[in-house]
Amino acid sequence: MIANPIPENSPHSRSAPAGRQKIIDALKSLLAEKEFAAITWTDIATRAGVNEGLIHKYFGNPRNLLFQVLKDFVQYYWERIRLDLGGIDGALDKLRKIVWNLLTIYSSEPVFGRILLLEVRNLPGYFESDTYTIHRYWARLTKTIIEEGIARGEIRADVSAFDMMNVIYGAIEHCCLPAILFGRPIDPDRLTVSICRILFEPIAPHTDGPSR
Amino acid sequence: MIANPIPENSPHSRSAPAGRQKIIDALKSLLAEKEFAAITWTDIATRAGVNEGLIHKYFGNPRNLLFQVLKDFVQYYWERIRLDLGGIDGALDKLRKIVWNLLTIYSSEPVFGRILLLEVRNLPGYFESDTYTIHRYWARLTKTIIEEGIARGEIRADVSAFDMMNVIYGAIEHCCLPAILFGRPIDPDRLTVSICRILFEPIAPHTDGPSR
Amino acid sequence: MIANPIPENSPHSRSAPAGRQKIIDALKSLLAEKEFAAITWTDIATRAGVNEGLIHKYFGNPRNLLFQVLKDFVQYYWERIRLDLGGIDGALDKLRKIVWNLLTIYSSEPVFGRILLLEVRNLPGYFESDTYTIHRYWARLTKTIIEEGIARGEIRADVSAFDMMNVIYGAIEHCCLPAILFGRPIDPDRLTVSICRILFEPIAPHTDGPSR
Amino acid sequence: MIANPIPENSPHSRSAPAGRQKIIDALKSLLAEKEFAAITWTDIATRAGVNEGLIHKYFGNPRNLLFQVLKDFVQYYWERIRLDLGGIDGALDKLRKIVWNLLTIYSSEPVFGRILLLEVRNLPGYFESDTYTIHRYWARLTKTIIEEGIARGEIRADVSAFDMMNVIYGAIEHCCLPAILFGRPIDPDRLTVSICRILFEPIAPHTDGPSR
DNA sequence: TATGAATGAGGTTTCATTCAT
DNA sequence: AATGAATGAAACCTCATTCAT
Repeated sequence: MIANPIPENSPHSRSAPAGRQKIIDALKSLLAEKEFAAITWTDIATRAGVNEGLIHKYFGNPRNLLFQVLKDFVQYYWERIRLDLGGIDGALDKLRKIVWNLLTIYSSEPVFGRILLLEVRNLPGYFESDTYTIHRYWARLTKTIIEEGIARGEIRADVSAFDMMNVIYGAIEHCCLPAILFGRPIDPDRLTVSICRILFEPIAPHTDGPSR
Repeated sequence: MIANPIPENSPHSRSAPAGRQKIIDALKSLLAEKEFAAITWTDIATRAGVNEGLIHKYFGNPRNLLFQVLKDFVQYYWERIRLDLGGIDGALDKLRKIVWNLLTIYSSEPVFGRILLLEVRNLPGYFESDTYTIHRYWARLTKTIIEEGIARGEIRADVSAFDMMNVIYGAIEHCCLPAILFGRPIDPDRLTVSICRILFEPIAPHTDGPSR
Repeated sequence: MIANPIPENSPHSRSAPAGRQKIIDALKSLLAEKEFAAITWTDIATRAGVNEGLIHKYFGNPRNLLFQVLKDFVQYYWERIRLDLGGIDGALDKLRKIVWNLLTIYSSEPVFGRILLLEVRNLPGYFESDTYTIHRYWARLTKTIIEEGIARGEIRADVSAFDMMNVIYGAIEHCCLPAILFGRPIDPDRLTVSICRILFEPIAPHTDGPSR
Repeated sequence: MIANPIPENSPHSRSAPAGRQKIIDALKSLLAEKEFAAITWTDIATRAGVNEGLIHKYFGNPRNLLFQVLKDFVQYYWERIRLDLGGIDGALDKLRKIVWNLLTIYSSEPVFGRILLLEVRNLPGYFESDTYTIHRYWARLTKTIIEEGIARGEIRADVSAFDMMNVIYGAIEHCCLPAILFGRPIDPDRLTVSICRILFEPIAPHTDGPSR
């Protein structure tokens, strides 16, 4: 029996069992040191100063624990980005904002970056997890913005919104991954300009003027 | 241009012992069925009809075996792409050719695609493996082509060749990954057009004409 | 005759705490779904909507809980059978009535049948439990009936009452067990006739007439 | 991967791995001391002087090990009984022989008796095991003998062969079980006479003579 | 070159049980 | 009377690895 599946931060969750939070913190702390696949029940329990059985009780297994941690993380940023898009009008400007936001996240949270870009996709059950659901909302929102841009004549109509969304996320991820892997810093401002120039402006020089 | 990085290893690979090849084939066959992380020595030995100790003798551990298999695969296609670029002149046309080639590989070899895009990057030692070395040559070749394009005025000078290389690979990979994961087919011809339009042409409609 | 062996236990069982009864009901409900050995404290507590510690408090362990449930069950039917034998005179008719009663019980309560015929006999402590005590009274009653039958000349004197009692119960149980295990229905009326014919009448055909 | 599933005593089984036999012997020895359900991997491995992994390799788990041991046991006696029936002509005499044989087995092998009559029927997978298959052959043979007896006029035609078979086995088992459980000796000769008198002869006294 | 046999070691999982509130 | 939180302990199971032949 696993307690509290997706408790959705119940309003008065009576301070949430101490052990539960200790376990979550222990995992976060361990993830900064080694890859998830190498983390054992014993590692987590020891770090949390808690019995292994408690992990089972609250999360069933470390995978679910990870999914829970990731969900909290991703959900938080998803909200932030949605708010951040308010008041921006042009589709390209919105996309630019998304690019900058994601680069900033990966820049300031390289550990989560490594897990999200690399490790979690291998885990059985990921594509049924809440984390992936939120990821899909992200993708869908992006695609919608592109489609609106096309509808409003800001983006040429012969572009596939789906492909463009993939290109954008691929660009972001592939620009961050090596930096994350090798511990190099990411400069979100510079990278945003660079990526958007490549994606949004004509590649050829000497046109009479850039597209914006 | 860049020379073939990894020397054809085994000088006497003609006399390759039967068991060694059987082990390699067994791994390939197993990879089509389940992810590498879930494959055990016993699995491989059983499938190969060989004793487990033999894997240990020849490869030390299954990771090295995988790296060997991947190296053979990647090296083969690396050669093919290098040959394929011969006679193409424009930088953009070369890049387009690379995009098409990679899409075609992922389309026809989804199993290897899954491993290269997803699984192998998690394995300890990957970034010291021959496979990654070849991967880096690939990236460097691409970057060189971009730089040549800039030098020859085909690509605007305010673009970072490094970033552009990452954007291209990110685009390719992110367009293929979902298809590979969920077993959907990839249409290399269509995708090449779509990706290159997004990357190489102005995003805005109504310009007097596309850049090429 | 034989007196009711087990006194109605709880003097104040009217004020039986709610949790206690919920636990009992939970076990009954679970037994319909899986074998006793596979039922855990957590299962019971969850089903009862009660804390695990409460089982411990009331019953010490699930075995005692099971014994309690079985005792209630067995005691109820024991009373019914005793009443049912009233007014029947011949020993063979009494035995026939017992056979029919037991077949009827197993037919209508296959879950308890499974537990009594199969599972409970494996449990440590069963042969010291009230349930087994009642079972022995049952056996003793049966043996007494047979002995009376012998004394009254209804049953031949060279038959061991003890063995005959065992044969009767063995016959009943072995006829029911496969049905219970494989979920087939039991026809008490037909089976009573069949079993009693085999046990009470001569096996050979063509005798001048059946024995009664 | 479990080695050697039902190896059917391969002709030149190269002396069968020492460890395998040690494991089998260890289980047999332990079964004399406690019930199967209480025997752990560690118990068996320790007693056998062998690593626990070896149990997994050869049998998968202790249940399969038990089924293997039981199968060998049951198969041996099944063969003996089949041979023993040779040359006996009358159906009732054949049945009497079966009764005596089974009683003798339970008498001389009370440990196996306890397991076969009590424990094994609870184990998941038993009804798919080889042991149960052999058990069914036994039952079928018995039923066939009864049917032949009916066809040849030795057994009255209004008797259900299926029920009679069940009555016979029930009688045997229920006469042995208490003795096995409480460690009392079984007298096969006396019990055979007693059971067959009850089953085959008229229950009422004063008939002109027993049925045979 | 290749195998069968065997092992050490540790991860994973499940439970019954306790205790403060 | 009842609960939530937590634990200790052990069973189960799997693997990589070794070694004599």
